[in-house]
Amino acid sequence: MTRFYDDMLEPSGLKATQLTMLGAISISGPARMSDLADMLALDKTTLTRNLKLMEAGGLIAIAQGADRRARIVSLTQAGADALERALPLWREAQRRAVEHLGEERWRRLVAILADLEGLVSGA
Amino acid sequence: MTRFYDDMLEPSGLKATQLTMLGAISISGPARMSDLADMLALDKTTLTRNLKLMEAGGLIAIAQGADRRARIVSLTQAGADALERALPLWREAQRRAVEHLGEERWRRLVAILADLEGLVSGA
DNA sequence: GCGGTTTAATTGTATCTACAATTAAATATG
DNA sequence: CATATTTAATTGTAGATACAATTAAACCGC
Repeated sequence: MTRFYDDMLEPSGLKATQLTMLGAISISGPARMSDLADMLALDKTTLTRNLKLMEAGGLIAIAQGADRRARIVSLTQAGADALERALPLWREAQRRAVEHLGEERWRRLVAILADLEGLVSGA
Repeated sequence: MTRFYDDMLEPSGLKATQLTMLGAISISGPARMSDLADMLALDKTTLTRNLKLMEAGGLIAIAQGADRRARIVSLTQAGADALERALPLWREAQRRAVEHLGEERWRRLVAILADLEGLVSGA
C-alpha cells in the first residue's frame, strides 16, 4: 500500500508518510510531538527522526513550547502548499484503491485495521 | 501487526520477518534469492540484506548455484530448529489475532490484503 | 524549597525496506 | 566466435520504524 501511495504521490515530491504527518498537523493545528505520536500511533523516536527530515526540507517548523521540554510542530507555508498540491494525488490514489477493492470491502478493511490497533497495546 | 507478532515471538529469538523467511524457505526447499523475493513480494535488495543477517546468525546457508550468478538459500539445522520453536508462538499469536477480530473478519482481512498485492503492480 | 519521580524529547543502535547503479555471469545475435 | 543484451545478485544511499538509555524540564511530597 505504501509503495502504491508513494508512487501516486511522486509528482508532489511528498512521501506517503510525510503526507500523513502534514495532514495530521494540518488537522490538529500546532501540536506537541507526543500528541502527534499518539495521533499517528507511532513511537515518539520515529517522530523525532521523521520530523527532523521534514524540518530540514522546510515543510514544518519546530518551536519550543511554554513547557520547555515540549516541542511544538507546525506547518510552514511551504508545508501547507505541498499538502495542497499532494491532496488531489492522494484522493486519486484513494479512488483507485477503493475502485480496486470495491466500496464495501474498502470500508471493511478500514474498520478492521482500526480494530487491529487495539491488538498490540491491548495484548 | 508486526509489533504484535514480534512481541509474541520474542521468546523464540526470531522476528516476524525472520519467521516469514524461514517459513518460505522451509516450504519451498532450497531456493534462489529472486524466487524468494517473488514469493515474499519483497525487493531483492531487501532479501540480500535480511538474508545476510540471518546467515551471520547461522539460521540459513547461502551457496552458489549451477548458474553461478545465482545464490541458493537453504535452512541450517539451527534455522530449522528455530522455526520449530517459533511456530507454536506464531500459532498462538495467530489465534489471538483471530480471536480479537473474529473468524469472519479475519478471513476477510486476509482476502483483502491478498487482493491489494495486485494494486501496485497492476496500477 | 529540596529531592525523588514523572514526563518530553533526543541519541545510540538496529532492523526493514527499496530505488539506482554496479558487477558478474549467461544468453542471444550478427 | 565476438559483441550486445539480459539476468542475478550486491553495493551505495536513504527513509521509516522502534527499543533502550539518556537528558532536561516540570511536578510532587514533605
